[in-house]
Amino acid sequence: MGKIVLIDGHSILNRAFYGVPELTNSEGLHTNAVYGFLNIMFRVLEDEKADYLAVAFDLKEPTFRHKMFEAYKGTRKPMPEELREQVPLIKEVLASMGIPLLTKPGYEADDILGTVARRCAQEGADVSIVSGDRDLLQLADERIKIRMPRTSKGVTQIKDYYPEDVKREYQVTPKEFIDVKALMGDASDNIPGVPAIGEKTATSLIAAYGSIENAYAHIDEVKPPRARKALGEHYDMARLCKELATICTDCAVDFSLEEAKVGNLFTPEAYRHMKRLEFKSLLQKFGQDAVSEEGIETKFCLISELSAAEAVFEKALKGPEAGAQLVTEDGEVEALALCLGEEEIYAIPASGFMTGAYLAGKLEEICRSAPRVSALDLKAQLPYLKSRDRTVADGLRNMDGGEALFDAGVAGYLLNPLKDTYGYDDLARDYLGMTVPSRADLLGKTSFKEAFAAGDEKAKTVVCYMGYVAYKSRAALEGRLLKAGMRKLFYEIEMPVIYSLYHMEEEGITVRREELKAYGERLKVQIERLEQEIYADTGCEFNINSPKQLGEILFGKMKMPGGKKTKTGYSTAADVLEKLAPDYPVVRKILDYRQVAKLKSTYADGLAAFIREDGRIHGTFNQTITATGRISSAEPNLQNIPVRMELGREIRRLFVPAKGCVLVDADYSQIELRVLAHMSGDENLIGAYQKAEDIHAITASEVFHVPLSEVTPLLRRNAKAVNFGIVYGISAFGLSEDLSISRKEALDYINRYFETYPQVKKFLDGLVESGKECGYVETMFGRRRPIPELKSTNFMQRSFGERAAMNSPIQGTAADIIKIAMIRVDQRLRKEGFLSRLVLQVHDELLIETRKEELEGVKRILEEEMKGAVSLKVALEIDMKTGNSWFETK
DNA sequence: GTTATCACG
DNA sequence: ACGTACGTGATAACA
Repeated sequence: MGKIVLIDGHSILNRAFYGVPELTNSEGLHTNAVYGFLNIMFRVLEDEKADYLAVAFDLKEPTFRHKMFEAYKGTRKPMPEELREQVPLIKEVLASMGIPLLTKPGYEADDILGTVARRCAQEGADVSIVSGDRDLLQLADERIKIRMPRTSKGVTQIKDYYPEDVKREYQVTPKEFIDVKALMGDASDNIPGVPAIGEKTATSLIAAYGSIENAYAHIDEVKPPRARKALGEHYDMARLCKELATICTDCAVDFSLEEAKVGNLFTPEAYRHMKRLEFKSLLQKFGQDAVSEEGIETKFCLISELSAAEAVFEKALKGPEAGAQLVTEDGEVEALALCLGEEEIYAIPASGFMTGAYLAGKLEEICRSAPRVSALDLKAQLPYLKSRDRTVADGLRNMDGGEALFDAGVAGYLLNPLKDTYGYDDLARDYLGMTVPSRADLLGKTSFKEAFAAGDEKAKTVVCYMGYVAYKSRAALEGRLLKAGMRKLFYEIEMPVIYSLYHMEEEGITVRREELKAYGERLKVQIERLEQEIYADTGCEFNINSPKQLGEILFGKMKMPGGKKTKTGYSTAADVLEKLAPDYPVVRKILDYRQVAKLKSTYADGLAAFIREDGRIHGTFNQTITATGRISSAEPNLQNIPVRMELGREIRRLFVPAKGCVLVDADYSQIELRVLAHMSGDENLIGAYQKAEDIHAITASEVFHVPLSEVTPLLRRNAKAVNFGIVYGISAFGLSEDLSISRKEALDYINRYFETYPQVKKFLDGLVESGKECGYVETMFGRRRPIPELKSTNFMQRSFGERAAMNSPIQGTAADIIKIAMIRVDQRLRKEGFLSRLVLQVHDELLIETRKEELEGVKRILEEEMKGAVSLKVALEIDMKTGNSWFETK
């Protein structure tokens, strides 16, 4: 009859949950239990070579046996939310693999397993029951093996129990095991057991007498006396418990062996699940068959003839709609993806007469004239669309909310800013419900150039998917944006800002190469000096850059106080060392060393590598990274150039304007606090801004009840920290850490702050509350940030969610505002014929390389557009400075 | 690839 | 009791 594997669903899911470290997919869904379950399942299937497989689950209602003894209801812990959400997931996954789920109202999984196992064993099958629950051991017999997996540190070991194994480990037979459990009880199963009898006594009694009934029949011989007395008095209870503990092996369960036959587990539907859950290692078990069933791939068309391409272009220009994406690699055009409809999906590689420039030119025409064009990543292709017509690159087709061009990646970002990629495969999965192979799935690390040259079909497939998804996802994305109230945000802020970011990237900023090199050499001298001094002071040579070695020297060898903090050992972070510096001169040197080493590696050497032949650094401004709506900067990061410390700040002297220009830097003054004042509507805070300039001093005066003239620097500093804390989602702990005061004092500050600004408290509380309700919070402009952590049962995670709920609308609204200002400044400079250009955005700051003769005009534009980006209940103020380097503007 | 650290707003 | 400020990116060390 073959081999049959029966899995105790909840038990294994539970084991997996506690055995596999936390794991979530990019939607924030917890997936560790499902992952662990599947791994155990595949492992068992492989080593059993099973012919049949089924999984048993309890239903939610209290079971028959439990209902009988309601009074003894134990204190079963509620299932953590992180696990609960995985129960339906595993069921869906199993169903998608064609594995039968066995359930029966009124029965526990145990009973179902017992019944099916016995039935199959009687018919001659070899049965394996996979469970983490020891109760199941009572089912073990010659044909029924109980398999108990244990997962720890990611390694799963499975222990098998036949009757002799049970006997060896528990001194009783599987059948007797029931009586042992009945006597000792089991709180988690609501079995009270006999008082005063624990595991030891129960085992020895049953080992001696074989059953409760037989022990009772020989009650006079029972030892010890304590057990004799207990059994005598509670015999009925013991019998009852035995009934409770006995797994039913003849319930009316529907079980069809035929349905349990292990077929192809790797179905397209299962593949979709694995993809959604982001189980990369499990995906590898799936063959290519699962993927291609979408059918759409048969419509993909490779165009290599010029005449065919011309015909397609002609049609594209007429519209009504196209999906288009220029595929580039190392600054070279490799292909154009173009999709005009369900049946018109084209990959046009660059080759022969169809050069990259030709394809780019055609795309430019399409973007300029076609009614609606959708791309996956517009900013990435703008550099190739600048040859003849500025319309597209200047973003004019997207100004004033124009809807001609559409960036699907940016739309995906607005709809869920927590994901880390918005590739065509992600968009297809999330908005088209399609599982499509990613570029990495199809091509791995092979370049398009190589793949096309080798005539690899897969290159065509990838390119066509890009065009198809760009085309097809637009309707779904627009629908979702509209529903979420983000249509305006998308068309009036996010689409236009693409062009401003592109402009800054293209513009770049001049950095003086030679001086940067000289600066790096000065740092090198300092590093070497500090290095020698540190070696001398500590009495040994080690790698100061290694926190591990450093920690061992300081806290191990030199026995400095305050060791241990991180998982891996001692913390040597600056705040820890700062406390030791007054007592240990070497610690100061280490801090200095760290600072200088950082400046050299990240800034001196790091930046130098990015200076191009034009003498400028062209970084990348990312629009789809942050959870809050801010822009991020990379390769290199131009948003974290040193300014706070003197030595680091010097680097800014090397960021200079082009010939005939100066730099104008304008930054918002406390934009986040002003946003808070506006959004909360707190009259006192609004009033504070109307009164005077120094908001931190005013806060100090009001919170600490002293006249403004008597606010000491210390009081002001404290108030400033409180203001920061409020914006970050205040916690007494954080504030106390920051100010080096007690938690109690910090709490006192916070309470006083909220007494002074009661509407602020109301506002922040409201954010947390509505965040918990909707699962997201939003900015003034409707930008959403989902916060799944708010629903977590884990205190730490939930607290984090609460802080994020308070911070995101504030940080995000400020981000929205500067985006508006940026777009307007950029567009005005261009439309009004200025030669001056925006070159950097640093969250609340814009830097403009300004032609000297345009200085006044530029300053006026900055002033007008930054202050006037939005009208709040408190005025937006800016600080503006002009200089011959970024240093001078600070 | 992950961890610790540190630069910025 | 739990253990933390919000948002990023780059580097070096280490597994």
